[in-house]
This record gives sequence, C-alpha cells and structure tokens, in this order.
Amino acid sequence: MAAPSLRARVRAEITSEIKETARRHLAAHGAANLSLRAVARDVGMVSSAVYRYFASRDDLLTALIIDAYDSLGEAVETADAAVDRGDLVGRFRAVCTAVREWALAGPHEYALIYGSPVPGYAAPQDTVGPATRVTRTLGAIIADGAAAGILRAQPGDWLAPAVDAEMARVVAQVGPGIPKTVMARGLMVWAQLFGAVSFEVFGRLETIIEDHRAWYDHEVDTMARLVGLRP
Amino acid sequence: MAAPSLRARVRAEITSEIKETARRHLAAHGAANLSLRAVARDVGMVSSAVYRYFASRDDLLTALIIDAYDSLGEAVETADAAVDRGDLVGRFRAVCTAVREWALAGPHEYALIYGSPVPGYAAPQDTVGPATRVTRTLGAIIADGAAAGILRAQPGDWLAPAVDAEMARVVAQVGPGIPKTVMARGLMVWAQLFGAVSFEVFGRLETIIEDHRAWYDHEVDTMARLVGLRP
DNA sequence: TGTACATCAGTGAACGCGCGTTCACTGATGTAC
DNA sequence: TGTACATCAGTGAACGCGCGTTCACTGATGTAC
Repeated sequence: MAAPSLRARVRAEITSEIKETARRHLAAHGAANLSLRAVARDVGMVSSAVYRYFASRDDLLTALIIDAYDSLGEAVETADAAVDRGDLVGRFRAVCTAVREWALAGPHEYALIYGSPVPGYAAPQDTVGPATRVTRTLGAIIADGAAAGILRAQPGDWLAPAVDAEMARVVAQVGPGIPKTVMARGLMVWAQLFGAVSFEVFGRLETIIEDHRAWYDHEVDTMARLVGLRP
Repeated sequence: MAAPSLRARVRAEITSEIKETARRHLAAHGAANLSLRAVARDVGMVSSAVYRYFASRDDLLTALIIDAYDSLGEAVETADAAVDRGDLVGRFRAVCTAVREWALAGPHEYALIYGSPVPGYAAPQDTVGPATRVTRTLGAIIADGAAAGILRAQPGDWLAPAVDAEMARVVAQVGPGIPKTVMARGLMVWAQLFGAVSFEVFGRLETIIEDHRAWYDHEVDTMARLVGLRP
C-alpha cells in the first residue's frame, strides 16, 4: 500500500536498465551468447553486482523472454482493442499487422520467443502465461465470430477421427461453442501467421519478394478467408 | 580420371567424421556454441589438426549447413520421385511428409537451416544452391499442375497491383506459364508448410495437440486444397 | 626399382581472450526504539 | 529527533574453465627421375 521506497524505485530502474542493455546485446550476439559480464560492463557496474538483480544468466534470459511475450501480447491486444468489436476481419487484420510490426521492430526479441529454442535453456513456468496472450486474442476473435454465427461449419467440412477428437478437446478447453472445424481452421492459421512472419524476419523472402508489406497483407487476406471471416 | 589416392580417401573419411561429430554437438549445444576444440577432442585429434580440414569454425558451420540443405533436398526429391508424375496431390503429400520427417529426425539440423539465423554468421554464396532444392521441387509440382490445366486462375481471384507485379516477376523467373494467382497460392503454402513444421519441431504444439502426425496430415490436406490441387 | 625430394596430417605449446559464479569486504540507505 | 542496528548495492579479487587460432616441429605418405 505504501509508496515504493527510494531504494525500491532505484532498484526497479537499474533492473530495467540491465534488461535494456541485455536486449541490445541480444541483437548483436544472439541469445546463446548473451554474456552477463558484457552486459554489466555496458551498464557500468562490476559483473558480480548483476547478481544482486538476477540470480543467474538464465534468470536474466527468462526475464527477457517474459518481457518479450508481454510486449508482443500488449501490442496485439491494443491493436485488437482499437477496432470495433463487430468488425471481425478488421480485428484479425489488426492483430496480424501488429505481430508483424512488433517482430520487425525487434527481430532478435522475436527470435528469442519464436525462433529455435536456446539449447540448454528450459523455459520455466512463469513464461507460459505471457506466452498465450497472442493466442488468446486470436481465439477471442474466433469465438466472437462463432457466437455471431459468422464462423460456422461449412457443408463438406470433414475432419479425420483423430483430428476431430483433438479439436473436441481443444474446444472444450479454450472455446466452448466453437465448431470443431472452425477451431481447426483457426489453429492452422495461427501457425501460418507465425510461419509468414518468421519467413520475413529470418530473411527467407529476401531474394523472392520485394514489397514485403504488400505480400504480407495479401497473406493476411487469404488467411482471413481461410478461417472463414470473409466470403 | 584416376582412382582417388589412399590419402584422398582417408582425408574424405576424416572430413566426414569431423562433420558427423559436429552434428552431434549441434544437437547438444546448438550452432552458436559449436566448439572446434570440443569436436576435435571427440574425434580424437588435437584441436589444431582440425584446421587441416576446415579453415575456421565458420567454415565447418557452413559445411554443416550445406549438408543439411542437401540432405533435406535429397529426402524431398526422393519422396517426390517415388510418386506417379500425374498424381499431383500424392506428390505434394509426399514432399510435405518428407520435410516433416526429416525435421523430426534431426531437429538441430532443421533449426540450423530454418531456425533463427546464427548471429554473427553470414551464409556464403555456396549455400544458396542447396537451399533451393525443396522450393524447386514444390515449384515443379505447381508447374506440372498448371501445365496439366489442373491449377488455374479461379473466377474471383484477385491480386492487389503490388502483389500482381511481384508475382509477374516470380513467374517469369521460376515458372513461365504458371498463372500469377496460382503462384501466389504456392508461395503462401510454402511459408505455411515450414510454419507448421517449425511449430511442431520447436515445441509450440506441445500443450495443444497430442497426435502431431494426424494434425499435420490435416494441415497438408488443407494446404493441398489451398493451392488448388483438390476440388 | 630405388632414391631424393616435396607434400601433407597431425602434434604440442603458446597467445590472448572471455566467461559464470563465489566470497569477504565497504559504505550507504533504511528501520526501530 | 537522534542513535544503534540491520539491510542492501556495489566492489575487487579470485577460481577454474573453455575458446579460436597460430606456429615451428616431426614423421609418414606420395611423386619424379
């Protein structure tokens, strides 16, 4: 209840200065080579002092991962919230665009959470909450679409028994009322979205497409159609 | 013309023993932490001896990358070749399945070529040839489909001018005769394919889908429909 | 077929560097009475 | 309001380690005459 003490405020400031510096190092040398000592040097303190703020190198890495998930999650939620609730295509587009723009603004942070896992590092439990914010936002759009009767099973839709069972479970857990085939399309598009962003961020498009933005918009349109948000 | 000398044969053997050992290290510690000294130790030679085979650590890494692309490329080409030329859906399925199975058999090697780029490492020109083998195989399926009249522009197909121009260029370069909208669908599916595999290999599906294989098959089916290979 | 010389693979020591983490310490900031 | 004590941030030295790369060297394998 009390206002945070001076000490606490300074501590918070220095903590985030360490993380900020670490983020810059990430960009230059990658997560696997993130060095506590180098970060400490750049912050202007002796390497052992960092241990007052993070118990180990992995702890610092975990903090960066959580921050990245939260930062992306917030960007996505804000983008979604800015669009009229009933405009489902608009919300979907806004979310997709937010993911891409966030990724391009900090490719290293994107790589940290959606690239290959850092070897020898096991993400602790604290990361799972923040990690699901994007998925939840996409899920809400689909749930809203299903509730509004826009997203519904199509004639001819069919799922193999094994997939049908999977979807039954997923629907029960995350979105009761969403038809199973709609859920399947949603999950596919979720993977597709990050596939598209990863290809661009990791440079796969380089020699093939020039206008990345236009191409992405086209992909998003196609994905919207795939989920069933457009005729 | 002459049979390779004994010396040459031994050299080739040791070269591939070094690479084999390095691949095992990749699995354990990741590309960014690949250590020449550790590899040398495991092979049973002194660290400086490795320099008789690879000019530097980055050179060894490049060799591993080329090998990975070639290995995946061969798996994919073999899978494609085993299916009747006219069975386009079958070929597409075979290729997709080959990618997934290759990736799951060696996740570290998959990460090496389709994960986040290794920081500070710039892929030299030698890697681009092998890198395109999968793309070329997929492209051939689409080209065959277009030539057979199975893949064609659909009524209602529309591309934004910028995307239309991109596709005109791509078609001219890689597949004259392929309709631009078909090409666009092909490129999307290409990114989607690796997005799906990456999600599985990097563990994103873990808490959501149990039967990965069945889910992937469903994705492949949907992708085939998206390109236009199925009604 | 035998000899002399060139090529090559592998050795071992060294250079100069960076890393994560621990520990006893100093001095400043906060807290309780 | 002032004093005594506890908490905390930051220091500097050290431990023990691993790394990539270079270099002069030895001894074996290949080649030319």
